[in-house]
Amino acid sequence: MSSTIPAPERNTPRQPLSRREVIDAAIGIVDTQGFDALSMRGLAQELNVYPSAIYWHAGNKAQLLSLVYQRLMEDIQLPDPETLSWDEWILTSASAVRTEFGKHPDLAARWGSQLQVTSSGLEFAEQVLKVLSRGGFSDVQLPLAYNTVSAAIFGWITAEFATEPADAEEEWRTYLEKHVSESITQLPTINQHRNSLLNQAFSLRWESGQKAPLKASFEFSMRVMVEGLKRLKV
Amino acid sequence: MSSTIPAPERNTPRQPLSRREVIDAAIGIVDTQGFDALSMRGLAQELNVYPSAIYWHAGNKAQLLSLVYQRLMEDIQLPDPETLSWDEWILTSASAVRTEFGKHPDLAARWGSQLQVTSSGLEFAEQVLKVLSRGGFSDVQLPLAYNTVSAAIFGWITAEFATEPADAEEEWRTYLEKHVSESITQLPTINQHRNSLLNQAFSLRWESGQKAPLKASFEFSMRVMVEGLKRLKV
DNA sequence: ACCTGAACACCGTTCAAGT
DNA sequence: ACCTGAACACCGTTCAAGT
Repeated sequence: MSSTIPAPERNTPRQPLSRREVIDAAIGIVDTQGFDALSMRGLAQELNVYPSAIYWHAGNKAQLLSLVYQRLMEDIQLPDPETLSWDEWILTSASAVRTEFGKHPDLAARWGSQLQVTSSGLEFAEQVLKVLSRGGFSDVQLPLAYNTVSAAIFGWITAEFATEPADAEEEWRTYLEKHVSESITQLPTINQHRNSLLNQAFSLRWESGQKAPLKASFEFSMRVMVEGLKRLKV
Repeated sequence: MSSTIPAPERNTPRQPLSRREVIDAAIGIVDTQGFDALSMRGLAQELNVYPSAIYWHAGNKAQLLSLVYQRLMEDIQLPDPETLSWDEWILTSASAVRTEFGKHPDLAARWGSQLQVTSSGLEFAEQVLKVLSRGGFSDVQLPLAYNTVSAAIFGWITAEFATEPADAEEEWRTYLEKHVSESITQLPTINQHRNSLLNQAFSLRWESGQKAPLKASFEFSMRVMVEGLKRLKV
């Protein structure tokens, strides 16, 4: 009856923590509890280690976030450049990026704040530049076109998945809905198109893209970008 | 010799704090010390009050940030819709937004994370919608075109001013520069156009738009958007 | 190499109490 | 109405020390 078998302190008799485990756990926390819920201490607890163990594997919090975004970039499945025309390739790629980041809306919403030179970012750039170059953009236009494509895709996603404050209770949400509905009676154009705008247009939404996707607008926006590029290509 | 005049604890024999003062001080801290340096406690100290005084005027930190972004939106000087064609109005407005947010790059970089229905946001939307409507966009296209314009402008700015990590020392910067320069030797298209891409294209920059503006790309990007809209307008 | 254990210097937020 | 003063429950990060 005496306890001969000591209870294991951890569910798995763990082998050393890996950087990958740390990154995955961080993504998991953001996805389930929100961006603001990610803390080095909470992450350590989740992994049954002391906080300083995290620092050993992933540097500090800023570097950890950089690694997280690298991971997401790596998971994006870009289409084959050989089988598509440049404009079709861009449209397909844009959808692929949106699909991947749509799985992690709280991270997508903060993509903007990340300016980091990463290997996965460089490979994405190489791909886009190659396709545009083959598409016939001149040497002077190439950087301009590339920046346009990048900003159009990632800028859109940042905006679409921008998150409501985490502490927004149901009460607050219904208040917002009411507030918008009332304010716009003073704004004739909005009011006239209220049915097609409410909760479906920027500044007029009370839910993020996670709950109220803007798929039609996204596709229109990407087509606008591609058609504009065609027209300005020299 | 005895001190008869008590030293004032504050430089001004202050009248009550105003919400506006709090917001202005918050913007000041972000502009001078960076986004991460903004804390409710630091802000309180700057204003010579206890932290709880801030809460009285501006709610919590999330609400304070919302107020900050409202303030920036209000400061944007949009052109007169009567004197310009719809496409010129959009190009001029886009530049106005970029100019205003360029004064506060650390806030611009985090614009994306803000999803809040605000009165200044609604007014911006009304203006854009009015111009597009007069421009001849159909009822079904109006929300799509509006979302496209909004995301193109604000998404771009978020990306352009995305900030490097605050703790980036000079050493780190030169390391990045070297790292990029070396990595791209394996990436033929990037390598071929390295002179026009390095520090001037997304994912290939080691400085934010504050230090290395992307003005030419911004203007090209906005023209692409406008030309695309013209082409898809029905 | 990988992690423990503890410490330091901070945070955001709440709340009773003052004036 | 506007703020003080103090408390609570957290943070990120560092560093010596262990194995």
